[in-house]
Amino acid sequence: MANGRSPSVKDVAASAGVSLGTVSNVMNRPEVVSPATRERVERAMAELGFVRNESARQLRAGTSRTLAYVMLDGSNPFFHDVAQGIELAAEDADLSLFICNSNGRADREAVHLDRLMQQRVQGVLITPVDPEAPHLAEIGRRGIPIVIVDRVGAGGASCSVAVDDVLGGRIAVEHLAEQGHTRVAVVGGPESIGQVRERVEGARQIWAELGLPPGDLTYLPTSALTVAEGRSAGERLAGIPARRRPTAAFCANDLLALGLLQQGIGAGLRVPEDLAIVGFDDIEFAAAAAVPLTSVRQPRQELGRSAAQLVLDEATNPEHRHQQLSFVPELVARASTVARPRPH
Amino acid sequence: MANGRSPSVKDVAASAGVSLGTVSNVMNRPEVVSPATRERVERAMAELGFVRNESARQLRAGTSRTLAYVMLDGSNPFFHDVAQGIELAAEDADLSLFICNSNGRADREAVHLDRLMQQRVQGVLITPVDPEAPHLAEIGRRGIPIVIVDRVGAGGASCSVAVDDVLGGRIAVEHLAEQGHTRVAVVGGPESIGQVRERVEGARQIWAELGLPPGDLTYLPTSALTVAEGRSAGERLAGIPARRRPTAAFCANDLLALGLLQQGIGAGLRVPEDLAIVGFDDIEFAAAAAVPLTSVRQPRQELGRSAAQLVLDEATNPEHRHQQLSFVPELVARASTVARPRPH
DNA sequence: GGTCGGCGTTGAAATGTTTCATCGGCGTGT
DNA sequence: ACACGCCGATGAAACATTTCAACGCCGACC
Repeated sequence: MANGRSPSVKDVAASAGVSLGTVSNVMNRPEVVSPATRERVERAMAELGFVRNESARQLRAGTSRTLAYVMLDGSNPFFHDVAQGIELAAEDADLSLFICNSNGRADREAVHLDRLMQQRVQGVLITPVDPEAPHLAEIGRRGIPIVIVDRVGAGGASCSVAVDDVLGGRIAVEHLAEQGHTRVAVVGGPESIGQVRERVEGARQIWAELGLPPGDLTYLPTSALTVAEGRSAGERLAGIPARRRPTAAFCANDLLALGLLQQGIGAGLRVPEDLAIVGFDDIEFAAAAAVPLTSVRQPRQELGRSAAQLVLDEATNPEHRHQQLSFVPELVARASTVARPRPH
Repeated sequence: MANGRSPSVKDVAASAGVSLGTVSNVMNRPEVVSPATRERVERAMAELGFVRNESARQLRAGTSRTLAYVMLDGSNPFFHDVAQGIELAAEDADLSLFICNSNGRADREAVHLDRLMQQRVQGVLITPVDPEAPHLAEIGRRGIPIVIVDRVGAGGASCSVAVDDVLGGRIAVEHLAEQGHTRVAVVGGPESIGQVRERVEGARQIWAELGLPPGDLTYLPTSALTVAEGRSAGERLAGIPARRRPTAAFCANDLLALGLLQQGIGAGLRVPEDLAIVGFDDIEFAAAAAVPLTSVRQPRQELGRSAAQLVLDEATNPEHRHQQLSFVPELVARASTVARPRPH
């Protein structure tokens, strides 16, 4: 039965007593083949357990049926939500999605991109380590559609989908100021990450515009956007003398915020009374924290979905124009900044 | 410059003044070609920006350079940790990893598997909706190595890697009993998920063995393993009259536990004094919860890594024997069950 | 000086699918 | 009765790579 290799179109053709062109027609344009033979062919396929060889199809067609998403940090649920959005769009277009993870390392990213080029994927979506990196431009030069996700690309040379991170930083800190905080910590890093730079920048902007003294906005740098780094930042925060210590913190993402929250509560702080916290991204775990986290929401799935649509447009529409989509972030206020009436 | 299609081996051969067989040799067995010509070919490749066409390679070679992981629930970080483990092993073997997500739906799973067969992937790792489903056996029958992850396959027909879920349920509830709890809730569902069935089963087993009355082990069914369902279970728990209400809960996974924890704290319960909670999986967010969560740890990455090794063995080793790997889960006790001395 | 062996290179075959020009047969209209 | 047109099926070419038997050349050995 199993003679080792799987049956090919030729085998099906022989078994059904037709030419192999006809078998191909049954698969690709069933309407041109008469119902009788079509059924005969289909039966033969089922009998032999025929499975179309995608490499051969792709070789001849010159184009694959896959998109790829290279994400920046697989341990951050935010990127999985983005990926989910992409997947939905890919599904609609009947494409497969290849998910890679650079883990923030440029060399891994380059390896992935190289492989994807070899696979001749239809398009690449990427949240890059560095949007200016030469291997990104390389992809575009090869004629493979590429869309930068959650960053804006270099000089409009490609499409991109992002939220306005500066604005996000502004609304976060503005919210804290509205709650009456006059000493605020900004937690985030490393500064090599563009998103971090811009969110911090937004915080500084609005702080200045509100006329608050720059010295009262404390920057606490971190070496990564992780829960552990959030905890560590919390310890540093606790080390500041009480009278100068910030009463609120804006974290560059939710993982940091969760770590900070955990450390604070563990140290006996009341949140938000002793320390108010704002995160960024609004991942699902933000709302699920024991003190639900106020966060700057990014439309995570929508980000992915529209990025996928852009890449598909570039792949199929000859008069495609590159565009930079920018979504507006939105503050979701929860208990970590807004004290609720306490049950007394 | 860009004449539309990317350069092929033939173009490189012409440019370097050698035959196309030689170019292939430069790529696949550099040692047989003389250093001089090799360098000439390599220069030509770089000049033309040659990128090997993977479909053609694959068509001729008959085998691809990719593994695939079909995960059960993309919104559960547990599976991403498993995927990470697989990715590490794949990287070592110089393979790409295709990540798919069935989202718990058998039809999506079947679609993914079909596509993967078309791609002639080297092997499939899967956490199936139903390990008995016919489309799983189909893969194996085609000669594609397949490994069941986090479940045991049907009748030893394929390799599998899992933890002993029954044992996990036992140690969780045993731990609660040791803490002096005599009324315990078991939270989880739907029962169509095998992991849930076994964890609950383990809980019941140990409860009986400890000689505790079956009526004091309350089963709270949920419709999914999500944070939201955990909250909802918390509300139902709160609705039980205080004198019969369980003082501890064992949740079938950490997402449920986090939801339950959040709901409990929001309702003013002290954890663990009023309600102790044990989760399952020990995802990173478990330790990061405001009250760090006691959980039954699965070796997440290790699960993925060894599954990948099994699939590779099946793919390359002719005398491969199917095996069912079973890891031992381990209780990680944290503050959600063990009260720490309170700062007074 | 002729033969042998080995190294480096060659060219053709093979992989499985799609596409497209072509062909055969049949019905219709004149 | 003949030509025309149409529908359905055919078979060969093309896609880019790998593999392998064969070949030419050179030095060494007898």
